Amino acid sequence: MSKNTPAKVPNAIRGTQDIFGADAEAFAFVVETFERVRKLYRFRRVEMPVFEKTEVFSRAIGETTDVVSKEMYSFLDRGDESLTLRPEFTAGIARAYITNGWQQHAPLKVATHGPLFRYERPQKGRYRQFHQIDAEIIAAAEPQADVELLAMADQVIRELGITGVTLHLNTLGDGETRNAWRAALIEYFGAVKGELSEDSQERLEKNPLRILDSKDPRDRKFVADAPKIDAYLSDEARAFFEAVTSGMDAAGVKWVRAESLVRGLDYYRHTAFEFIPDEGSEAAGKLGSQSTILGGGRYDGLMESLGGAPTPAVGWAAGIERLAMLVEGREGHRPEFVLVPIGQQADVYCSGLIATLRRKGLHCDMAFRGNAKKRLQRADASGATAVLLVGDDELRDGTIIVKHLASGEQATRDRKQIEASYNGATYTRACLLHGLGGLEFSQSGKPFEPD
RNA sequence: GCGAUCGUAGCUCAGUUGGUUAGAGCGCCGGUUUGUGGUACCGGAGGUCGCGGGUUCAAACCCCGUCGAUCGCCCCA
Repeated sequence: MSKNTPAKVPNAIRGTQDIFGADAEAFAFVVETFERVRKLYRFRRVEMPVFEKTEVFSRAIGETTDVVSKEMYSFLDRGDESLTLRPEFTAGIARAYITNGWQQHAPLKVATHGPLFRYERPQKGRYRQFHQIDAEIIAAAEPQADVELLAMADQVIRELGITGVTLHLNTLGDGETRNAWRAALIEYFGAVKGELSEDSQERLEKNPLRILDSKDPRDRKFVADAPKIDAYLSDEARAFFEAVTSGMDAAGVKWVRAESLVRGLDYYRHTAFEFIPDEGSEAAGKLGSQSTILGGGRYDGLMESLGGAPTPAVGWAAGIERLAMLVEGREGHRPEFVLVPIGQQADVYCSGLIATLRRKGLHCDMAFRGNAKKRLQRADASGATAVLLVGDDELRDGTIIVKHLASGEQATRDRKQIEASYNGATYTRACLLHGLGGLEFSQSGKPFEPD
């Protein structure tokens, strides 16, 4: 914002975000936690393209869904091919599974994270470029796969320290079940079509299942008596769902049955689930009008719609921004030591010392601007444990001044042990800090003493 | 895509019924003697009041448009 350059500053694209500070720390914390947990569950990392041929999404997700019909960022490339910025991970992963012959690794557990794009009206917790963590188990028809996948989701949320969120679980049955139930719903709601909300009259044509979770009171009075999925479940579908729920109980994951939970995308079969904040909880308040933080289900028919062999699979995705909103405020990392050189000679010396300390694995920064007072101010503002002061006197004497910031205590230390590369982080830290501000270090059970 | 609210310094906001050089707190920069932070005191920079147009002698304030954010619907992570 310079006065001499009145050139217009371009603004960010609507619905995109520049994430910084505490928000960026929370974002990183979500990703790091996910990466750690996915390794515990032995999910393999995959990296996927950010764009695909448009048909990958339109065929996999379903032409009539909102995502495909009005929310995709599609464009023609220079070869006049229609490409689309990924609105979700699953379709692209399914495509990769088929085109790369990953069948040889079946059953395959994969995890990834990154940006997704959806042309929607931005709101709190909802962006045009947003980010998800994602986990899939491909070529596993067993309910144990659903259980493992959900237990992992639960652990990620727990390790993030998020509370007040519950797993809502439902079954959509197998293909036949789903079709029979759908037909029953169309008949039931069709009989009272004129009394339904405008939205639901439209849903009757496009996606009758969605009428079940309409919030409009005109619809709600009919929803209670609508045909229930349970009445249409085949024996196999019922047994499958029971295996999943008893598995959740055994894994110690709390869940509630959500009969009207139907997911928007065409490919879901059997298990469907969402982690949703409890009504009135702190988590619900932080999310604005968004509710689902993690959602997914089983998609046994998806591979076929892309031209692959029938391949059962389950997966979920969670919004990183939404999870980050529920994570307690995260502070940036603090340095342990801030070096404050005073004088040109000291500048050079400290450039060497700080490299040595960092190679040992100590978190260090250097204050190189302003006079000594300014440098101390900056060091203090960084939240460092201690300042290492080096001036002409110290250079001459082969010493270094350590000042413990919280207590204000300081001491003069010999530089040899600190500089020596054969001394590790723990030993070096002890050499610098022992005895200052009440800090005590020990060595083989005895009080610390430098060699 | 529909309905509504809002938009003043880096941040949080004040600005009376339209009236002279638009304010505060925090933050930032500098100073209160030479190599020592956190507290205190002093000083300074920074805004064409989101942008464009209109009404008026006069607009941050009124009107229209536009962009953006937020809330509800829709949908979803």
